[in-house]
Amino acid sequence: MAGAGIHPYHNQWPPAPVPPPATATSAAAPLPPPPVHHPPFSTHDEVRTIFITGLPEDVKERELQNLMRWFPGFEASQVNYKGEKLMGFALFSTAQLAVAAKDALQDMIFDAESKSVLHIEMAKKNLFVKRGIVADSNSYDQSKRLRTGGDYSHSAYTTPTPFHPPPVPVWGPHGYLAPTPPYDPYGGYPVPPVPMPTPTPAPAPSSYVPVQNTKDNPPCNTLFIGNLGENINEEELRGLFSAQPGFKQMKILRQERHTVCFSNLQDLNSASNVHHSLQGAVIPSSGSVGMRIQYSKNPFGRRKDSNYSVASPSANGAPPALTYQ
DNA sequence: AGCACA
Repeated sequence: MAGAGIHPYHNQWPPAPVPPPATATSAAAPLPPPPVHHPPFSTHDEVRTIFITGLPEDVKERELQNLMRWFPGFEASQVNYKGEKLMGFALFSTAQLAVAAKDALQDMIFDAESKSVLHIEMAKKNLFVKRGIVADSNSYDQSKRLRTGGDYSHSAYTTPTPFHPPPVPVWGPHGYLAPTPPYDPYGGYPVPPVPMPTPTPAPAPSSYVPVQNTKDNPPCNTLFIGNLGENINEEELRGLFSAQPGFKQMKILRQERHTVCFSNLQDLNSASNVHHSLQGAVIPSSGSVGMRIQYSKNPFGRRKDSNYSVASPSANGAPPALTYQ
C-alpha cells in the first residue's frame, strides 16, 4: 500500500545548493569562476553592471539575456520597460568583464529591421539581484523582471566546446552587420550566437523556488496552479503538465492580473504526485517565480453547485449522504 | 491571492 509512491520527479528543491550531476569535466584546466550564484555581499563594491539603450521597443528580456549570456562573467540581465525609453541592464562578475562586454556590444546593430543600434554605458549602480527576482536599487517595480544566468551557463564559455563559437570576436568592433545583409549575419560561423530554444517542451522545470503554500484544499484529482507570472507561455505550461504521469487535461485561464491553470489528472494519486513534484517549479516564461500548486476547490467532474447532496448516485457505492446544506 | 469546465 503506501510507501511505494515512487515517482520519477522526486523534486523537493534542495534547500542547499546541491552539486550538479558532474558531467565528466576534468577540473584540470583553470576554469573561469562560476557565473551564477553570486552572493549579494560582494567584497568589491565596484560597478560591474552595464547600462544598455537602443533596444527595440518589442525586445524581450529573453532576447537580451540570450545575447548577454555569451559574454564571460555574465550573471543577470534585466529590461526596464517603465520609462519612456527602454533600458537594459546586465550584471557581470567583475567590472573588467563588464567593460569587455560593453566594448564588444558598443554600437552593435541589435535589430537590423528596426534599425536598433545599441549604446552601452557603465551603469550608475549595480543591478540588485535578489534570489532570482530583482529590483534596481532605485525602485522596485513589477514591470521589471530579471533573468539570471541560470543553468545554461555551463555550456557557454566555461567549456570550450568545438561547436560553440567564441562569442566576443563575432560581433567585433562596431557593426559587424553590413547595412542590411539578408543572409547569415554571423559571417562564417556555422552556429548563431543564440542557440535555438529547444522546440520540444522540456518537461523539466528549469529550477525550483520555495513556495509557502499557506492553505490547501482537500486532495482531489485536479490541481489549481497559480503564481505563474505575467508572461507565462501557455505552450510551455501545457508541455510541462501534459508530460506528467496520469495527466488527463488542463485548462489555462487568463485573468486580468493573474493567469491560473487547472490540471486534471486521472486519479488522486497522480494529482498528489504532481502537486508535490512541481510545487515551486519555475519555467522560463514564468520569469523567476515559482508556481504555486493547490488542489482545486472544484475538482473536475464534480459540479460546483449541488442542491441536494452528491448529485451522482452512480456506481461508487456511496449512499446518498444526508446533508442539509 | 487569483478556482473553470462539465
